[in-house]
Amino acid sequence: MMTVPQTPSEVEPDDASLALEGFLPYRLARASEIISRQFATLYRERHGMTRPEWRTLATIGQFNRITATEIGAHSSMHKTKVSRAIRALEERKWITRQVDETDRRIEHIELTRDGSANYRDLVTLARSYEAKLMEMLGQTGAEQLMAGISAIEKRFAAP
Amino acid sequence: MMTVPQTPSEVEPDDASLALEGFLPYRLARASEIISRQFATLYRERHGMTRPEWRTLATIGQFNRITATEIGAHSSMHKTKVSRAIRALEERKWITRQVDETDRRIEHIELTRDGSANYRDLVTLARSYEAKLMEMLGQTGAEQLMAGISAIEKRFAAP
DNA sequence: TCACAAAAGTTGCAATCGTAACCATCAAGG
DNA sequence: CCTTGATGGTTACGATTGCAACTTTTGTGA
Repeated sequence: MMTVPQTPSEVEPDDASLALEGFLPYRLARASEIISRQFATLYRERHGMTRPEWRTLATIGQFNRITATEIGAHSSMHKTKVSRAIRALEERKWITRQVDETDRRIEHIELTRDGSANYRDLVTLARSYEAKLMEMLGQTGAEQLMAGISAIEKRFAAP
Repeated sequence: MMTVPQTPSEVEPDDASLALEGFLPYRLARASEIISRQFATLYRERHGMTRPEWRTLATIGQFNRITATEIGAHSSMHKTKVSRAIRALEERKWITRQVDETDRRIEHIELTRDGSANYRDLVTLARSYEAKLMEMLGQTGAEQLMAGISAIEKRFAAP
């Protein structure tokens, strides 16, 4: 049987091997994976949405009127992912596009009445999940996690 | 031009919309993505390895002798991912398999001399990346991040 | 005004992934 | 034994992804 150390500093006694479970990038990826999956289960069961669709909808709802490129920048998604998510949302009739009058390369995207209602519903879902999550992590744990993430965000502005 | 808010802490003013950049699951996913990509670039450029292959190799090297199922459990990867990674490592002649004598469903996996050398090299790479990362995050930032991740690990034992 | 580079968005294609089905083997019970 | 269920590992297949190439439109400088 083997113990699973929690802090990488106390791990890796010898020099020849590395404990994966103590390796920060792995731990971070794993934690993110757990949380993302949990939350994804919620909006997938509720609305059959994918992760890119959720992010896209969240961004459109946040800005009311926005272009595809801006969505990508704001939600850290590649052009193609955004493009496909937008098409999916359009097929659900949750959004509409309007070609810009002065620059016809650009499309302005807005929520339909239907999309707006679903967006509000998803916001509620997101808030309640976040609250539950923070409660599980505890005041201290949640604050430490957010501070740690902030440190990453601060150092790595543009991925 | 587009504005991308960077400080999530002072976000979410109203109730009707949600600031994606302040939403914990999103922030966590984004942070993890940044770090994972950075580190992946290193071992991909150095050895042309994929993420599943890196994780698999790291696990084998950590335990010396291990089965595919155990690799999956220890590195949070699905059976199929492990199976494919093992095959890839075997084709590189970095590992060998030995069918268990008493239970012929099981295969024991070990590093070859070549695999062992590359493993040690990758361990060095991993350690130096982790050190650089922690330095960038600062003593406090790194500690907070690890404590936050620990909180998640503690609540969600088995994903 | 014309050629050329850059930007917005889409599409084709190859690689990766996850689910489910599958094969082989073993353990337990009748 | 012989069936049945579980386990270790692989494969088939459809879905998702990322990259590069593409179309359309705009800006710019000769």
